[in-house]
Amino acid sequence: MSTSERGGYHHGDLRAALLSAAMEMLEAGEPFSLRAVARRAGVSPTAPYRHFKDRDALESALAAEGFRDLLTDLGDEGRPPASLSDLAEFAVAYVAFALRRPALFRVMFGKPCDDADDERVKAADALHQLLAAALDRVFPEADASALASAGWGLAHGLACLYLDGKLQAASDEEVAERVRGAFLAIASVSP
Amino acid sequence: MSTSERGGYHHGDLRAALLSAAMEMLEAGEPFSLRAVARRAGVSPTAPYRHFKDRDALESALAAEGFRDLLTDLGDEGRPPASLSDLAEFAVAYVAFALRRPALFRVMFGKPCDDADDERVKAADALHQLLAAALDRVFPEADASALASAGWGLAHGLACLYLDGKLQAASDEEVAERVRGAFLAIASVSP
DNA sequence: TGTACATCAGTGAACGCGCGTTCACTGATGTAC
DNA sequence: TGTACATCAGTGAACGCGCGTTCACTGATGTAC
Repeated sequence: MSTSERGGYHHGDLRAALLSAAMEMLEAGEPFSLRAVARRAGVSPTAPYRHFKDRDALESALAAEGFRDLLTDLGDEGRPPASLSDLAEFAVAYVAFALRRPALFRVMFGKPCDDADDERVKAADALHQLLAAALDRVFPEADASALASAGWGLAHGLACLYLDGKLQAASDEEVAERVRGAFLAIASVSP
Repeated sequence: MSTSERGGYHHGDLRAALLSAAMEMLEAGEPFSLRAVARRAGVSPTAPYRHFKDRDALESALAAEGFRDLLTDLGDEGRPPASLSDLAEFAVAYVAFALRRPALFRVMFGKPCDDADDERVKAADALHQLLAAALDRVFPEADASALASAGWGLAHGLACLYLDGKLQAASDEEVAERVRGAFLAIASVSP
């Protein structure tokens, strides 16, 4: 989409267009760069600088969007989880998200986010709180914080290991089955 | 170290020198590239091609070395783990490794390894088996495979989350304490 | 309602960078006779 | 023991690449009077 095809010098909502172009590229597994995103949005290489301070800012916005999407995915599961197996479905959904949108998942988690003001940090915090609330509801008597870390860690670890091919499964269904299995196996052993 | 400083045209054991140069760079947090590694080893940019097919081959060798080191770290823990809290120490050691050598950890896990012949794949398998054996020893009656995935997933997930700043702690000791806590919290809840 | 002007949101050329990889080469080493 | 020669392990110049970012710019838009 060049200037003339677009029908005007001004774009309208380039910020959103850049974000969705970038998201499409991540989803298509294409390498991500400011220039490539601009190219895809049909705009000069420097146009994005009107909307994002630098490459990192775009990436950060993308990650934040990813966190919101992930949160939605988890929220759509059986509403307030009431049992251990409801929690297992959280893990299943989490891993499914990672496998469905691997490049986005890497952008969300692949690098330290030290910026305290980062939109991304807030989104990640929201995720953590959702998990903590869920675990607290199911196991009110336990140490919610430790348990939330454990649950998140488990889901996240499995996601990474499947994503990176360290654990393998033939299909998405099999992955789901194994994630469930891993989650429930823990509960079956008691000290 | 240039040719003259080295005292000869031939290096002696350039392969090993490249690997250790690369490892030092990873540990120092410097960006990793074939050229940079060659530079650090005091050798021309093309010399590495005598020993590694391409950049990926070097990276793969590095990752394999990392897996062996990690295995050693875990092996040095309380020998054959006999209890749940021994297993928790595995997780603690795993996360400590990741935090101590973050760039190496990323090389080991950051990308899919699909090459079946890869040295790296073998090393990762060895790790998986160590974990499975350990879990089987402690919980002989359980589904060892599912449990091993769970244990690995949990340790790995916590490692990633701390590494990427999604979970935070003030010091290495606090990280260890929280990892232990997460691991043991799970065991304290029974369905 | 028309016009002057400030501001906004793009352009496009150019910069310097480090990268992976190729190529033809040459100095050093080892081996067969 | 000496010498001819093959092979090995380096060199260094060069390639093309895409990147992030800067700069001075210009076309479009909106607002005040």
